[in-house]
Amino acid sequence: MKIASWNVNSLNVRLPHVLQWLEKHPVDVLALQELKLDQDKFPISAIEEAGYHAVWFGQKTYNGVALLFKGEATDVVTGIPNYADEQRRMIAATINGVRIINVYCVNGEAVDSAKFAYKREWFAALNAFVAQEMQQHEQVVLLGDFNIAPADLDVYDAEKWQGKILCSTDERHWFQQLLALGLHDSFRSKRPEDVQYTWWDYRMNMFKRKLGLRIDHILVSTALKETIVTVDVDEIARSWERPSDHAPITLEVA
DNA sequence: ATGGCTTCATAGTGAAGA
Repeated sequence: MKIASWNVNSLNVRLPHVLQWLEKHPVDVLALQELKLDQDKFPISAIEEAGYHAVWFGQKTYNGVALLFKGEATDVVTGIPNYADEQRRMIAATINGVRIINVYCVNGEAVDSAKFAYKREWFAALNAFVAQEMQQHEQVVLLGDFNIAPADLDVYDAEKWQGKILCSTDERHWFQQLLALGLHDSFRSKRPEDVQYTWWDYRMNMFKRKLGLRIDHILVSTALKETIVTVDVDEIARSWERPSDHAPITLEVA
């Protein structure tokens, strides 16, 4: 089974990219973040023509998440339960017996900002939800854009980013708290030493200069960790014309 | 450089992303 995640930074702009990518990478599940389109504007026809079903939680201008899949999705949850959130950042479903939780985590802007307080509160709510899900499901995948680089190895210039948004001690602690629920960073557990980024700033030719951050992740429960075959970031999609600033990441489990 | 680039939005000395 292949499960992928991609922050597309507007599905309106990136639909051709998504369709082209799926043609080359016919994964079983593709989790999308930052749709930036309203619930009734989701391009379901084009996605069905490509051979996929979908569930989505869309929002005008910002946020928005979706799951594209070949099988069947049950027990769909949109938005973190018991957490009032104006921003649509989470969709979960059970697909092929695997509980898939797709998240577009809060950016946070700067560590002293009001948005950082929202990020803190949002991660606490996510943690409580995932803890519940872990009790009900053996095979759990928590994936998406976490907006956290877990370690200095995941940052092109750790000294410059030290304590900054995406790299602060608080954020890394929230990431560890998710792992403490019994999840594993699939990329890092499979490739402990590799320098591999998933996001490169549009500005200053950061992609061409190979200067990025690893902030998109696929976390898996212990039962799934044992069956990991590969974890790959597709930098080719980042090199396409008018690309998203994030690259897709794909997990294959036996 | 509180920058850069890209998106969506509006027509802003823009807002937000990461």
